[in-house]
Amino acid sequence: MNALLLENQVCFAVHAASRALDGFYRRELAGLGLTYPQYLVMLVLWEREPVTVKELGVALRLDSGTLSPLLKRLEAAGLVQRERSASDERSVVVRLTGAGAELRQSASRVPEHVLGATGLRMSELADLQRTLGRMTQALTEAT
Amino acid sequence: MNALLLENQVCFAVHAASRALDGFYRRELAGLGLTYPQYLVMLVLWEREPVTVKELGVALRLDSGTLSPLLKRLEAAGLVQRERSASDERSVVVRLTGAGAELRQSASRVPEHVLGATGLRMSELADLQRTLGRMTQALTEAT
DNA sequence: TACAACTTGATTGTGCACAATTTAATTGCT
DNA sequence: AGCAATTAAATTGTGCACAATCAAGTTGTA
Repeated sequence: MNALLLENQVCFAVHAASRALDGFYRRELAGLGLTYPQYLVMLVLWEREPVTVKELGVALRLDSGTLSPLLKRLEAAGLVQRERSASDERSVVVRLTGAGAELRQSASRVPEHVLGATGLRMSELADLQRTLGRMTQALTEAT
Repeated sequence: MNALLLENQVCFAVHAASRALDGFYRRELAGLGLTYPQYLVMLVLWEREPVTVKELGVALRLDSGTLSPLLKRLEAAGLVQRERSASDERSVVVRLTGAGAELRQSASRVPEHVLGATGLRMSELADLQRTLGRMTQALTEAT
């Protein structure tokens, strides 16, 4: 009984936290014209580029049903460029445009803002990340 | 540097955990014909009923743009019934149908399955819940 | 009482997420 | 070499989430 209530509270807490985070990023990134998932894609690109859609999917654990339209929107916004790989015509390679690369500067303040807005200490954040990581792993492997 | 990387890791961890949880619930609830958000609504109804759309929104922190179509789907599935309140015609009251009430039995095993699948100890879950709750609160209040 | 302000819910539009299917290209096997 | 199996993306369909807007009902107040 206690356990069952707790289950619902924990699951709801994860769900609610995810939405609250999403909402904060929405306000934070509005000026850049990015959504949170788009920001995640840009983070990967700012780190290593070019990158295939497949690689983006592995890094962010998203499939092409999510990435294809998202990348189309980033392309329409002039931030990335897509082209089929010359060496393997099945793959699509994603590159930053000049504007996409420049956006990195404007985005550089975002992490500290978010970090501050969580109201958590560094040690708590590290703990949180570790626990959530284990849970995600376990849930993914569970039948 | 370290902090900024941690920000992205923590935020991604929350996001990924939420999706992993959602995926597990999807498999777990498929037999009942419910999605996770629909299950949350049913939990509220199984606990106290009837309930207005407004009250559901406060409990789950969802607005009518999300709840209206969701409740329509639950109604189409024959699990709930909606009608305008007699005392205040602005409100819509949601009730369980017989089938909706009976579904509670079939759903009673879900919490323990999920709890087991997280792979976390009770104390860790309690911790997790507390930390996420504080973070959600802080993010909601942040500008 | 009459009207303005507010409340409740529905609608519209945008975007994320995922399952299932489709198409095209590549690889492996005989 | 030729064909089956595999792989990469895109597409289609369903559902959640939220912002913005709208319609209808209620409340407060002049």
